[in-house]
Order: sequence, then structure tokens, then C-alpha cells
Amino acid sequence: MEPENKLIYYIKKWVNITEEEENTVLSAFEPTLIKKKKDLLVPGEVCKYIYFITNGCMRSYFVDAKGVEHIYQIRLDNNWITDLESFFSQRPSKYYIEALEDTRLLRLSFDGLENLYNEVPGLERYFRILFQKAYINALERLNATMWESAVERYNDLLSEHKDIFQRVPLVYIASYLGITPESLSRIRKSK
Amino acid sequence: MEPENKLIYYIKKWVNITEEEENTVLSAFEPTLIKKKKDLLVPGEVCKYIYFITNGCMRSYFVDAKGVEHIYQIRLDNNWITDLESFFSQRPSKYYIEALEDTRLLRLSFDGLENLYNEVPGLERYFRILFQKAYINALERLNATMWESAVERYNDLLSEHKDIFQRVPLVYIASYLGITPESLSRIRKSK
DNA sequence: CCTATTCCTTAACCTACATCAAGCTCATTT
DNA sequence: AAATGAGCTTGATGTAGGTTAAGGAATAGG
Repeated sequence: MEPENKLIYYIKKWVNITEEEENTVLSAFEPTLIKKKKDLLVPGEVCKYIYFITNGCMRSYFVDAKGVEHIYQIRLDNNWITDLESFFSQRPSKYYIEALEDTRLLRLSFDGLENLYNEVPGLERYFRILFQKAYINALERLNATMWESAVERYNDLLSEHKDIFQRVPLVYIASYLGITPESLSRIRKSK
Repeated sequence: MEPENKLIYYIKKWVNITEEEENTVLSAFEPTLIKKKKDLLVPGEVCKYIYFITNGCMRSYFVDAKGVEHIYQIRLDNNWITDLESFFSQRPSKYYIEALEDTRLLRLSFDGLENLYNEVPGLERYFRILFQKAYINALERLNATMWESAVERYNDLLSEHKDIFQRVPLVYIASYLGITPESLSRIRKSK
């Protein structure tokens, strides 16, 4: 399937839009390519775009006062990535968004999205559903982080996103799980 | 301000709706009252409504395999509460939603909301924005839980939601912060 | 007004995971 | 082919916060 059609395919999973609207949507997006280890966003910059990953892998993270990186999102193909806080407010971001592989994206600007909401009402519904699911997900992860052990969280991730382990270095997965690489290594050893 | 108008007031903070639409919205909601310590939802039940708290205080929590309660939401006046996962999927819930005070709510059924989305397009936008903000918030809380100490999380809550400390028993606040009541007590002592 | 809960605190001890430090294995660069 | 560094593991030691157990203060109910 062509990358553009993948986007439409995922939108149509949740809302109905006409063929004409499909074209309006597609023409609002701009294909982009980013090389491994390059940043889409760095702290202090305003996040100008929302990105749909058609092929590849991205992470977002912040660096704390001691200089330690903390990863809070890892996203593979057919997922959205952005700093929603900065994008939505159009104020400077606190986060990095970085490619973990050479990655192909479709990007949409803040104004572009606002226009689309008006031109294609179905898209407002699509994003309402998307954010709703993302929110449910974040709460689940929050509960797991608060109340489950590192081992349980590791097992959950393994059973739900095995693909991440094939494509992302363990240091990053450890950070995403909220533990040190050493702890992750010991967890894996004990299997 | 009348409870009904408070709801409209909060909606109009984010979207424009006509006076006629206001009435359509209001008439879709049903005022409810719930006594302290009573449940709006228990595990196994489908969450049939989304609730707007006009006056009072609610918590949502789950009980783990060992019988321990874990609170993941505490909501005061002028906030929404529901089990979004169950409400959205209309499948059985894993959570309790319980009143911490005698509480006045406006409730809206799943079908009622679906109708409103179609009759009042602005409402789709309102909920898109609401979920978007809720998602950003949940990610912030996730980061804090993973990477900040209990003391920092306590201070954050104190500076952002001091009102909670006046109205909610510390046992519940401890659980919401992801710590034991004993730890919370020690943190407070050291001030 | 007395009793029973609910709520909160304190102290002694324990444990999951972090930190620090070292070394090993590949892949990449020169 | 040697040198570099990214990615991962292992072991020794440290610590934030949990667990267990007890008691006191405040509130509610009979």
C-alpha cells in the first residue's frame, strides 16, 4: 500500500469521509524524510507539525536537570507523533523528538490541521476518537507504572509490542519502562 | 451560577455554540444526585454515562488481586468523570467510581452523546479539545510518576490542587500520588 | 454521652530497584 | 587490521519507599 493510502486507511477505520474529502486531507499533508539520529524537534522550539509515521521509528524524550534522558514515547509505523502540548498551544516545547531509524513521515502544520477540521468535519471526529484512545492508553500506562512491578511492565510490553524489541535498543526500552538498562538486563536474564 | 449554566460556561470557553444549540445540549443531560460513599459504577458493570460534576467530589479506583485499592482519579466541581474505556466501548468496566461527598452531577448517556455530536458539531470539537488536554495531562502525570520522587509529586499536587487537601482524606491522596499513607505522613512531617 | 469507626502518625525493619564500576561483544570508522 | 564506541551484562553496594505493627485523635452513630 502507498504511504498516503495508509493514512486514509487508518482514518477510515474510524470515520467515513468522501473521496473528495480524502483528496483534501491528502493534499494538506507534506511527505518528509528524516535520517536516523536526527531530531524533528528540540527543546525551546515550537512544535509546528503533527506527524504520521508511514515507515520507521521515532522516540520522544526529555532531559532532566542532571542531564539524564527520559523517554516517554516510542512510536513505530502507522502511528502519530508530535509534542501535543507545544503543538496545541504553539509554545516552546520541553521535548526532543528523534528518529531511531531512517523514517518516512507525513507532516501537517497547525494551521493546516485547523483548516482541515473546518473543511472535513469527519476529521474532527477522527482526532476526537484518536485523543480519546490515547488518553485511555496513557491512564493504563500510568496505572501500570504506579502499581505494577518492573517485571510485570516488561511482560506487558513484550506481549503487546514485541516488534519494539526487534527494532529499538534495550537502553531506550528500559527508559520507556521507567527503569535502568541494568535492571532491564537482569529482568531478561531471569527468563 | 446555576449548575446547568456552569456546564455551558465551560463548553463556551472552548467552542462557540448558538443559543438554540445550548438548549439542545442542556436537554440531553439529566441532573443526578449521589450520596457520599455511594458508587456510580462498580466493576463488571458497563459505564452507561459520562458525568459532569457541578458540585462535590468523586474518585475512581480499582482493586488489585491482593484487595488493595488504587486511586487513579480524584475530581472536584466542574470536571468530567467517567470510565472512558468502558463508556466508549460499552463493555464491562474494571473500575469503581465513588462519591467522596454528597455530589450533584449532570449525566449524559452514550447514545445521548452520539446524538449530540451529530446535532451540535461544536460539541465534537469541545470533546476533541477536552480529550486532547486530558491526554497531555495524563502524559505529564506519567512522566512525574516515572521520574520524580514522592516528595516532588506531593509538592506539585500541593501547588496545583491545594483544594484537594482540604476536601479529600490523606489516604486517598496518598494512593493518587502512588505512595502509601505512611509515606505521605512522613513527607508531610518533614515540612 | 459513650462507643466504634475512620483517619492519621510513628517506629523498626525490609525489598525492589538504582547507582557505581568494570568488562565483554559487535559493528563501524580510520 | 587496529581502534573506537555503541549496546549489553554482571557484581557489589546504597536508598526511597514499602510493610508490619501499634497507638492516638477526631468524628459519627446509637
